[in-house]
Amino acid sequence: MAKRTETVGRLDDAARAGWLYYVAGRTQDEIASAMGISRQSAQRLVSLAVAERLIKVRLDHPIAECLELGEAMRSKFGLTHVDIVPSDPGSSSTTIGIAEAGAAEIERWLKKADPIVLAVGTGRTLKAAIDQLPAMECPQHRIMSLTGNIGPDGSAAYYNVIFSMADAVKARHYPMPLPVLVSSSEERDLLHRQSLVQSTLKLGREADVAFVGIGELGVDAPLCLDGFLDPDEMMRLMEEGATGEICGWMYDGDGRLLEGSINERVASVPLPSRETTTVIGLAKGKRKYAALLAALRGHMINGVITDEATARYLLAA
Amino acid sequence: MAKRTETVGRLDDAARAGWLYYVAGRTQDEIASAMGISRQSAQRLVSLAVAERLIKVRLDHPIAECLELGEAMRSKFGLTHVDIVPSDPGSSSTTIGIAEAGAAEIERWLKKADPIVLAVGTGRTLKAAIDQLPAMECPQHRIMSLTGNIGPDGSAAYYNVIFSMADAVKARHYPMPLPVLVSSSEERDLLHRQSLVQSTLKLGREADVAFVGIGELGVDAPLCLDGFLDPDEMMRLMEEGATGEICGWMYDGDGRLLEGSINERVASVPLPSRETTTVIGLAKGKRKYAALLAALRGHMINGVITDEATARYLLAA
DNA sequence: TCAGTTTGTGAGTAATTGCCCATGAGCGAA
DNA sequence: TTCGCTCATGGGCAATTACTCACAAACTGA
Repeated sequence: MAKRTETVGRLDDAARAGWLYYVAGRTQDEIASAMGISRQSAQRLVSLAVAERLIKVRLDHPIAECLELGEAMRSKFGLTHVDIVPSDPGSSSTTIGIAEAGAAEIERWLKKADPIVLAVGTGRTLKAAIDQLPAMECPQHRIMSLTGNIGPDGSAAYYNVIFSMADAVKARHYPMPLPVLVSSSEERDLLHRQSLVQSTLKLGREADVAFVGIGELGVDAPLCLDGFLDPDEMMRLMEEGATGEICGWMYDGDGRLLEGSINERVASVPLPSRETTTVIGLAKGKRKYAALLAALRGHMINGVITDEATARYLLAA
Repeated sequence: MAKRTETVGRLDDAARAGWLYYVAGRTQDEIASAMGISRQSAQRLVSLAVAERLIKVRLDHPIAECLELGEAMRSKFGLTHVDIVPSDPGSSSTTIGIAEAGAAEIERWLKKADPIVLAVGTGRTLKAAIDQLPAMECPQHRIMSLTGNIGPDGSAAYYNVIFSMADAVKARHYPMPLPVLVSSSEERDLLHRQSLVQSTLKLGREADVAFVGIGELGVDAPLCLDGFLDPDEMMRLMEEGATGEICGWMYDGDGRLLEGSINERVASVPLPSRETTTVIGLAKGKRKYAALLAALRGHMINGVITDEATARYLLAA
């Protein structure tokens, strides 16, 4: 307990130091003497505040180029929502930028006064976005997971998107106590008949907005790395034309769901209708190009958050 | 024209550099080579982005102490809205912190989907807050000025709060084409009978929220510095018990409007009812202590944005 | 209680950033 | 055209910040 109190006190100090540094614009030396600590400690508190995401930075300027690319994307693919962030040529991160932009968009939806149903998929990109969310109280909304959050080994949670979200956002949460892939369509149907799952499935059809990651395929794709699919099966699917995956649902190069056995074993909630729901895909980077392009062509998503370089590729394709 | 295009391009570059620096976390050296400019130019772009307020920093952590003080303020003075920001002991600025917090609160109101009427007073503090607002489009709202924006010399605008706001926020604006103080109550009544002023007065009664500065009195008070009152008159008023001023309305140490001639010459819109409107006062610092305390005691305001040190004083009083 | 581990601290140092200055390009007026 | 003005540029240097290391305090699990 003492430990916990201390930790909170420390974060409090970090927040105070971060405030003095970023908002009040003081130097770390000044902060140190104001707070009665050494310069080094002040520096640590400031960087702790950044590391703990106490300090949020946002850019309030419509970069002309990003707007243009966004407009072009909107008309080419018939999108409802587009957000293009600047590219960072030197970075290999697949989430930087779109995580922040995704969080900002999620926040915008959650700030609405009228109750909404917000659906989330899973994956590294979405997790990174959720991690950027500030603490919020939104008892009026409901948040549901489109995909199961049980790992292939049956144990831990697989990219714990919905639970991370529950930490940050106080609202009713509806997880999916299932794996992404099960062994047969019969097993899936059995699991889906559970009343708990039934209500989540129903909620999925009512979603106002959904945020999903775009999964690329390949032997080093998330589904393989996380052990849901073995490399052999992955290769077979790719030979059958599989190009990408959203919430586990496999689709081909034209964004049509694969008609093989694989999708019958996907235990996720069906993607909400793009007629009634804004389904926003988050993805950037070369490895996602093909999967994202196919998803856009097939209108599996009607919103996208990506970066300049990816947008250029998609427009040229 | 070429100049203007160039300026826009420069801001665009500044935004990009600022993004790379603050969001992507690159060094200015890296930004320089990525953008093909010298390190110094990169530094200039980053600081330009800050100077032009393209970069917004916010602190997302409830500092325990500020929350406690806020709760105590709320119950002691029966307030609807309280926001306490950390104090910066070394700074003499009377706006730092509360300007940012005020802007955030104004933004929250303006983000509402349902149409509201937002009223603003005037003064240095409020101006600093408005300057922190991002560009917004809110055609559903109406924004009105509670005080005249004509200087005592009849010419330029006096702390151009409503016009600065119009620059940032696209909504219908209703200024008050009057001075704060006129020479007699007859003149005021005459001016108030103009139809333009009439509609603004009416709007004032409908305001959902009002943001006002708290004016202290004294020979170096804003009203004197800006030439509305000469020092002699100010001294006389203070002898009569005047303690503070909101939108020009003078009140005594218990927060009751002065019954002398002075308030009959104030051409401002009457303060909206605290029964139906959230009237938020922004002020901090020793010089404002007495005026703020009186305003709170008399329930002239039912919301406050201030800093820790001021809150401590108010609670101890 | 005690060894092992984690966590915070201060010192020193390398890296990064902020600022001043001299220079030169661009532009409008004479 | 030329002068004068403004403003962006890059260099250099001082200030500021980030990182590494060694050590001490607190905590954990026998």
